[in-house]
This record gives sequence, structure tokens and C-alpha cells, in this order.
Amino acid sequence: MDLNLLAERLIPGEYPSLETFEKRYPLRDLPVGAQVTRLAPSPTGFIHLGNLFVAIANERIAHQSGGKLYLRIEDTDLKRKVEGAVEAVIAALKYFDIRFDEGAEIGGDETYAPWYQRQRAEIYRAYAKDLIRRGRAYPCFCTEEELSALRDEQMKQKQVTGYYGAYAKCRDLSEQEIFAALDAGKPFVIRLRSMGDASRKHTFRDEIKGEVTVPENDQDVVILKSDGIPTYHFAHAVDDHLMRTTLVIRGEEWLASLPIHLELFDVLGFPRPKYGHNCSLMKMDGGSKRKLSKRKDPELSLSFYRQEGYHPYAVKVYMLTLLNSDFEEWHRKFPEKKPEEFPFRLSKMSKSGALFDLDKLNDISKEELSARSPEEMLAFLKEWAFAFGAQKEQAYFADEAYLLQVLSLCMGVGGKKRRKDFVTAKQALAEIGYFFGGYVQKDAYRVDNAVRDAVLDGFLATYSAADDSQTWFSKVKAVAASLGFAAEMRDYKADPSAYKGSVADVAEVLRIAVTGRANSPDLWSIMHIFGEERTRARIAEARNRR
RNA sequence: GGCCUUGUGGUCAAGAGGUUAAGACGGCGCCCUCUCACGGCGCAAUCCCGGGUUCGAUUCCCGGCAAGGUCACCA
Repeated sequence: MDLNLLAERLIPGEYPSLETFEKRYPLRDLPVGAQVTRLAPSPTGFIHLGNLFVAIANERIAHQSGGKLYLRIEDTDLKRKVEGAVEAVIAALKYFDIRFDEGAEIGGDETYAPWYQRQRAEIYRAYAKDLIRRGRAYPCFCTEEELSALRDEQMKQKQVTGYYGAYAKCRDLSEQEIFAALDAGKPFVIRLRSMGDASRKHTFRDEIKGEVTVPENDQDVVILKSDGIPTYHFAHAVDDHLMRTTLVIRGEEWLASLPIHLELFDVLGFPRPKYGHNCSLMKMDGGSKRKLSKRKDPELSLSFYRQEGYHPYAVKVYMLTLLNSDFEEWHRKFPEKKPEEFPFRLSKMSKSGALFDLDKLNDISKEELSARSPEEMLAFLKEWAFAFGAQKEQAYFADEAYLLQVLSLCMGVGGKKRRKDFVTAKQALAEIGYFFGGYVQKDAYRVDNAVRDAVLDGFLATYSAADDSQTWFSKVKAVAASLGFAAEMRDYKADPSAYKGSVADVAEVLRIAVTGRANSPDLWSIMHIFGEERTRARIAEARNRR
């Protein structure tokens, strides 16, 4: 068979020589040990926590080693394309502090452009044509129906499914058969002519999983689809070689196709990159674990965390603790150090899939938020409120000096220990709602109205905004005592039956009257922030409520 | 079903041939206390199962089992 003729017929036209590409995309001039990693999403625009997880690993390894992180768009499947998706992905990752050095819509070094695979069609075809000339790729005219019938038959016979060995019908088509089919205008794909034997296994060193046993590939996989666009496998080999990727970190769902990639790199004469397959983030679904899915878990979309008002840094810290479990301890020990200073290692990554734990994220969020200054907190809340909040909440920012007072109190600034009341921006704004606008009673009084009114009257009778905290509390105690409540908790605990209740119950009445809730930060401070007029008004209002 | 990977409390996990098997989250209890939050102290809870090697195995080996992944002209 004249392979040159075949190649010309299958992929007609002049293509640059392969050396041209080698020169156009030269080896990168980077220090020894520097790793070039990449993120290669398809442009669906949807990106979830699992993607962030991999992204952080890629980013850390690249930048920690003095290398590069780039963004490539895998748009070989038209069905997946969504308008504006690339910008959305970049924005989402940027929010969580993932910075690319180059890539689609990033700017920066354009040496390795274009970054959209559709724009690289010429390159893939040139390599495919070379493979055909060398007899390592061939056209396949099988229809989808034939292929699925083959698959069914293989399943029935309990054979390994796929296009390989004796099942690869088009593999040994004669020259006449091929040209006849071509003349008939039959659509075709280009398949790799695999030289592997699946019964032969060898060990492969994965940067995350360690030693992995993999069989040789024996599948004649499609490398060019009938529209002349490459499949993932082929594009991966060509792009990661030409873009000079040194380390491919990707989800473990790719491990199964690693043999294909290995054969592709070999047959193309490319040195293999290093690989690290990380386990996917899991979610509990019914009684069993499963990996995060974009279709089933929209609530785990990155935009979800943003909308809920999780602080991006908290999310990052959580991801990092899942990525390298000693990060948590390190971070606790050196809270002022940036995550960039942490010695991140692929080898410290878990080999089994971690279940996403919202409780843990919430705990970390509280921790991180409580470590901010009130000013930082205000800025964070403000950004969220004007992006996702209600008008009512945006109004909180009309008087920032007042808001700052509120935040300082709710964060326990100045006290011995910071309070940890805030989990997200959304929750925090809801939490401080009683400092703004009208009164809303959330919690019910545990005493009857007569007692409530007696407490409120008693308090109002001696209340002065000029009192310091101590004086204020002694007055509350006096009210308690006058109504048959224990002024000292100690006394009450010693003999609960001797009292109607304790000073705690009296304070609760005041607290609900002023804030609408049974729980709040220090009541005296709240009244202090409110000022005398507003405090008295609230209490009077509560007094008259039925 | 074939192939690959992984099995340490409810969750994330450290760990080593001999340990009282770290720590964190969550749960529970106590203390602190005007409530909550914070903080402190404490409790419950784990080495998938069966063989083998060994003086000794949760750790090494084999076999089960379970879970996850994957078997496209999707990535």
C-alpha cells in the first residue's frame, strides 16, 4: 500500500513539517526542577469544588517550583461549548486566587498559543498525517451503529469491549477497499494502529498514587474524529508536548486511559510528561459515596460558594487541608504565613477520595473570618452585599462608622478572645440585622407578659446610658431581686426552688426586647451602640406588645 | 462483567513489625458565664474479613469482601 498516497487522500494539503512545530514551540527556558502544569477545562462554563481542588494542586506545584501554570481550552466537542464560559472559569478561579501565567484570555506570553484546541487543528492533522504515512494510523469507516452492535456482542460474549485486535475491522482494509469507501464518500475517522498487548503489564510511577500497574494499550482509539477534530487523547499528547508541560495533574478518572496516552506519546516520539492522578472529591448520595458531578451537584458549583458568601480564603484553606493534611497544623502554627510558604507535596496527597464535609468548611470559615479586622470584614461584606445581597442589607453600609462598631462588637474585638459568630457573608448580614431597621422578634419570651412588663418597667426606671457595664449590670441584678429572681447565679444554683428564676432570665427579657433574640453578644454594649433614645424606644415598643 | 485504585472513629486523617493508635471537624457532658459565641476540661467512637510469615501483624504477603473509577467519533 502506498502510505503517502493514502495520507494525502485522507488529509489532503500541505502541512508544516513536524520540525517546524518543534521550533515554533521551543523548550521552555526555566530553572532546573521547574514544573509546567496546566488546567484544561472544556468550555462548559461550569466549574465546581473538585475543579478548584485540582486547580490548587496545579497552581501550587507550578509556582512553588518556579514554573508556569497555563490555561488551555479543550473545545474539541462542540456540544459542550457555552458562550462566555472561558471568562466565567477564569473569573471563578481568580476569585479563589488561582492565577495563570499564560493561556486563553489571560494575556502574557503567547509563545505557545493558540490556547483553544479548535484553533490548533492544523497541528493535530499534521501529526496524524505523519502517523498515517508511517502506517501507525488508519482510516475507519465503521458507523456508530456498527460500533455499538460490536460492543453489545462483546458484552454478551464477556469479552473486553472496544476496537482492538480481531475486532478492528478496518485495521486491515486493502488499498482498494479504502479508496472505494472514500470514493463512495463514506465518512471516516482516523484510528491509532496500536502495537500494544493488554496482557502485558508494567508498573508506572504516578506522582500522587505511587506505583501503579497498567496494562499496555491495545485499543485502536480514534485520534481524529470524522470532522477532522482530534479526540481528547490525541490533543492531550500533541498539546502537552508542544506546550512543554512537564507535569500533568488531573482527576483519577483519567487513570484508566493512561495506557492510551502512554502509547500515543511513544508513537509520536514525544518524551512522556510526569503524571499525578488525584482522587476526586466525593459526596454522600443516599447511602453511598460518589464523585462530585456537575450535573447532579449544582450546589457544589464554585458560584454557589460565592453566592452563599463563603470567604474565598476559607475555601482555599479547606481545599489545602484536604490536599495535604498537614497543612491544617502548619496553618494553625503559623497563621500569619501565606499558604504559598507551605511546602506542598503531591506525595502528601491522599490516595483515596475524600468526602466533602460542610461542617469542616464552616468551622474553617468561622476561624478565618474571626481573624480579620473589622475593616476587612466590612469590605468583604460590602462586596458580597452589593453583588448578591438584598437592598435592605446594602443599606447597612450607609453609615460605615456605625457598622464598624457593630462588627467590632460581634467579632469580640478588644475582648480576650475573638467571637466566632460569622460563617459566611450572607449569614453574617442576617446575624447583625437587628442593629438595623425595625424590630423583629425572633425568639419568644419564656415568662408571661406581666413578668416581662415588670422587668422592662423596672429596668427603664433606673436605666442611664451613662452607666458603665458594671453599674448597668448591678441595676439589672437589682431589678431581678426586686421581682423575686436570684441576683446571683450562685444563689440560684444552690437553691433554684427559692426563686422565680435567675438574673439570666431577667437579662433574657431585656435581650429579647432590645434585639428580638434570646442570644446575642454583650447586651450592655449593644445598648451602648444603640444609644439611650433607641434603647428606650425599643423597650417601650416591647412593653406594649401583646 | 473486565481492568485499575482504595480500605484506620460519623467525617478528614497521622502512624509504625511491639504505641495508652496523634490531631482536626462533628456529637455528648462539665466548667467559665446575664444568653450566645469564645475558651478550658473530659467522654463516647476506629485499624474491613479470613488465612499466612513472625515471639509478636492494624502495619508485610496471599485470598476474599466492600467502595470508587473506567470501559465513546465526551472531556
